[in-house]
Amino acid sequence: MDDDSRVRTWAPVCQAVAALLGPYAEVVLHDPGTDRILAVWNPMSARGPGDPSSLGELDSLDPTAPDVFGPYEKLLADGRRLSSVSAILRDADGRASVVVCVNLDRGPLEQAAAVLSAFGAPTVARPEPLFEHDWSERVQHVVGSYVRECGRPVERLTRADRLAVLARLEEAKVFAVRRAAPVVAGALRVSRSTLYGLLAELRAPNPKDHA
Amino acid sequence: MDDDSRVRTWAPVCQAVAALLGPYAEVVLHDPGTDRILAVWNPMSARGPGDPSSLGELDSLDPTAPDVFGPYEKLLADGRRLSSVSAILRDADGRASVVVCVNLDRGPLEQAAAVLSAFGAPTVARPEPLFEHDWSERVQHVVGSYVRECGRPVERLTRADRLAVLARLEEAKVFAVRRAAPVVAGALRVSRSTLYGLLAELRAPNPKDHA
DNA sequence: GTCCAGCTTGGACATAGAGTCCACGCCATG
DNA sequence: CATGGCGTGGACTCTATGTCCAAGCTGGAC
Repeated sequence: MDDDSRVRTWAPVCQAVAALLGPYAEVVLHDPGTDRILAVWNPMSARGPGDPSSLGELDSLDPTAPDVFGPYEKLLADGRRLSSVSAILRDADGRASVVVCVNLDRGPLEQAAAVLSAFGAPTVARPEPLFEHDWSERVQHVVGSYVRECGRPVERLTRADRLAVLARLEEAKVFAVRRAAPVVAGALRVSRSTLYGLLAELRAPNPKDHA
Repeated sequence: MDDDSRVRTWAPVCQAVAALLGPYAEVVLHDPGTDRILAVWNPMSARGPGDPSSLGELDSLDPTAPDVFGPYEKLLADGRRLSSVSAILRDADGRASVVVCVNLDRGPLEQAAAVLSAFGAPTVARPEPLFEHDWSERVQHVVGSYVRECGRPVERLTRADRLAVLARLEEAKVFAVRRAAPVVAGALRVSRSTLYGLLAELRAPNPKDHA
């Protein structure tokens, strides 16, 4: 992997940054073309060269976007919070050559900060910020909005209508929650079988299932 | 003033504490009888021996009250926040002899904590209002916040810790989504079996199910 | 050191829910 | 009346859920 000329070009600076930030930061070189990892210094996860970058969201082709992103927050599987910066590195012709990403583990810093601010601190209670609403209500809402849009009651919806509603629900990842299928089927006034039929038709990338 | 026998008795420990906590803590000896200051080490305000204690609120005569108060928060005239502990020191007969009060200036500590947690911090907040876009990230967020709160890495969480995290996840209806259990178990660094064990314990209203 | 109690774990197991399949019934249209 | 498309119930498979247990591990008491 190190024989990639781009790696040879950028390795020194990556190595330097990795060395500076000690064991709490990793430096990753991505290939924006194949969307795979070229090299990693100080790896914090098990990723290595050749693994997928999973970094497709930053659009290295958009000429209006800046070349440096962040710092933004990322979450590791074990809950560690990372501060990350990404930069698009270009060759002499201005083409995106590699994407470098520096991930700094904020855990130790925040841990130290917690120790400091907890030092001699009065025992305090913690506020509760997070909550989640009823998902079935959201289903009813989606169906209801569509019915209101086309002015047809639920029982008179056409097949295409139901497909459209299903697309919205699918988009909202409704079927990732348990017991969702029967509820949706009921809300759409169709049987469970039909629901799965529609879903299959919706998810089929190829409508031409001839032979 | 130093000829007071009580001051002679307690001075060494007061001086030692004052020396340990450096310039950011003062130690005050109060006379509960006259409600006046007997001596001050490392004074942070202009108070001195003979000044009124203005500390009448802690009832050194109530035998049911504990002898050690705090840490509680106090505010100085200039706005500095103090963490304070007070202790009633008794003579051989059990009578309240003096009240010692340690006032720790939390300003520098909180300042340092702010510096640490600002290090490499994201300049822009992560967009939060995602509904179901990534529920597993929400799991990681909950776990991560807890880890940050108690300053312990995930692997070293105690059983009670995991129960607390599970309570939050349960509250957030996380287990209503499919495939949540294995993900949570992984995030908590616990086997699926243990996960269900903890959950059962959490949902059991009556832990005393003996005979 | 030993012992013990509680915790964790992997795996076996039972069951519910998810998703598939199919034969039948119900309309439309020709 | 025949036909073809669609919806339906029901049976089926398979994945995921949740329970249970025997064995291993850990930490504290002794």
